[in-house]
Amino acid sequence: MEITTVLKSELSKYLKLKYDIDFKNFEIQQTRKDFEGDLTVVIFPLLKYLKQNPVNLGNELGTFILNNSSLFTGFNVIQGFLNLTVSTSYYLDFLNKCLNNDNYGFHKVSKNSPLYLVEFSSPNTNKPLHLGHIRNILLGFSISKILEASGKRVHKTQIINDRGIHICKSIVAWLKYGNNETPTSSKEKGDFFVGKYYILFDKQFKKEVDELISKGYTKIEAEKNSLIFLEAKELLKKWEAGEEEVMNIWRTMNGWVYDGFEKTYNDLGVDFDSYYYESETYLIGKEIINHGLKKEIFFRKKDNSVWIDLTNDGLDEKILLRSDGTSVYMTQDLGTAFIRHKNNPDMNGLIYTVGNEQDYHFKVLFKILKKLGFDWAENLFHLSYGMVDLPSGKMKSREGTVVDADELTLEMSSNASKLSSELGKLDGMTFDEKLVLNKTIGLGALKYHILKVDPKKRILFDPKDSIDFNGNTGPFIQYTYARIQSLIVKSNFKKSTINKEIELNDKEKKLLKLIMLYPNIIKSSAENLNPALIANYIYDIVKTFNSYYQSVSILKIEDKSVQNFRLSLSFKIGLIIKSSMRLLGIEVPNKM
RNA sequence: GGUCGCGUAGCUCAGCUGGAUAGAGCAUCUGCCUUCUAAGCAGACGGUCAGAGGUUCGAAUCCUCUCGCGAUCACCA
Repeated sequence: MEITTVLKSELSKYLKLKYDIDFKNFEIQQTRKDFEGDLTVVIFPLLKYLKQNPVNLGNELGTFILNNSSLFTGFNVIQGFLNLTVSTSYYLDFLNKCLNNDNYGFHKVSKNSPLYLVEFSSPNTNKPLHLGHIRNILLGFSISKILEASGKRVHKTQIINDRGIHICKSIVAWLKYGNNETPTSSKEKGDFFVGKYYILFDKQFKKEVDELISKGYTKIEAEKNSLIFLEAKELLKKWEAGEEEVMNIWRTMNGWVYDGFEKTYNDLGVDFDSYYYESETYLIGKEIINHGLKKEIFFRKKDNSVWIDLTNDGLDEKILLRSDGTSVYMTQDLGTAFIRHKNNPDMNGLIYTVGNEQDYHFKVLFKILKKLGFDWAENLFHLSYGMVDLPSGKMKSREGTVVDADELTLEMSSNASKLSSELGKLDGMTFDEKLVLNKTIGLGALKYHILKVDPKKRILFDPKDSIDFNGNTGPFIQYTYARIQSLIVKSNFKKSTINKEIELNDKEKKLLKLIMLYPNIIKSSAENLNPALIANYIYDIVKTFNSYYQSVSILKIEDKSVQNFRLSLSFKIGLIIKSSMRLLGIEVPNKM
């Protein structure tokens, strides 16, 4: 059992016996470094029940604990704080135990574990992924890993926006100007290839609009009457009618985009268990609307559009179906949620990784599903995150102010490569080894940079200031891991039990206390859907370890039991670094 | 205007359900490679936790108001 639990229950027992009060919410924290002791019990909350001097009460409790528990070897009281010293043997026992438990901190996942769906990425199929998607993807993937670590079955999924006018625009442009060109023939990545035609459409569209305006049209009229725009609309109608020829081109072009996305996901080291497509779910959404109309949860306006009135819930009226009967965003999301539950009836939770500009949308979506009477609607969560802004403002693909995902990952690797070779780290490596290492470090820097900040905060990303490799960064953590591995190899370390009582210094105690926290951090990270907790925790460990590592000698030390202890501690920290980084989707190299 | 989020060192960020003197990194300056990897370590400098009230033994943390920034309130997705 955990030491704080033992401490709490001992103290409760004592208070019950002596004063006949039930008190369980002890505030127990790590003792601050300027005071003697390891764990601190805050006495103040007790004063409400016991009108006593906090120092006297602290001394009384301290004496009791010392006499009744072998876990503690000393105490002192300062103001209302009872500082207890934990016995060294407790720390050593703990280290021995967790050395023999490779999955320390991780829960096992079995077929009976609760199932969680995590949705992330969810792109449009008319352009390549950019930095905003990267934050989304990294968050979603990391949360999936963290949920797994906390004992949940996880199913990673996405909803692909594969229908609508934007796809038709790319198709029209390709039909007009493509000359049957394909990504293979032009040697382009599929998503860039299709994105190229999307931009081409936009160019032509603007040109036509300008021409019409010069002929005396207003801007709105011009946009409605542009030939190429009318062609796109016509194509959308044909698509909705299911015309075979259009469907075939649509499928082919989307296929190209998916190939491109797959490559990007691969580069980022992420994957999915299922894909949902709006072209398949929007019809289900319409059925749900009909169902809701029958149950009079929704209502129809004179112009035939369908709405829900949420003003009693502090929200607005929301449109669910246009007057021409076509579906809106909400319609599709209702359908998608429904089909997901149908396909995963045992689902305990569904997490949507979507930017915070859609906070309102999800509030409404969840509310509607609840009103429709779906009991599973209670288990929907919106993992909302802040935008990634550039110094120039918001990223807009049409204006070319985007940081492209592929370019960025490539640039990170090349920066890593430059730095590594300057430092002479690549000497003696084969070409392939260098390639893998540069990618690992470059991606590590990028991923950590994004995941270490609280999801709900927005990130200002300046492409000019390249991402750091020193300080609180992915590479620093990777570097520490690599050093530990090299230490372990050089020492021929083999796990064995530490028997002898050793005097521990402050940093060793701090490290052991940090390790003890590990399971709590994973739990709280999973509960709050926040990878930043893990990132900052592992940085804290690494920082402490580095300082420790450089202040003690390990290999040259004479006393074998002390050496064994220090190696064991280093080894364990290596394992924790590795598993924490895995939870962030970051690889760690054995050498760097 | 309504609603939601954010505001901590020059910059980027930690600070878990209120606890002791608010912590890191970057930048600037000073030391440390004949000792297991210097992408490192030790130290200096840097703060009215946006502001004002309140709650209490105790507030960066909880409540109210004000200011600043952002998002959202579309028959866009």
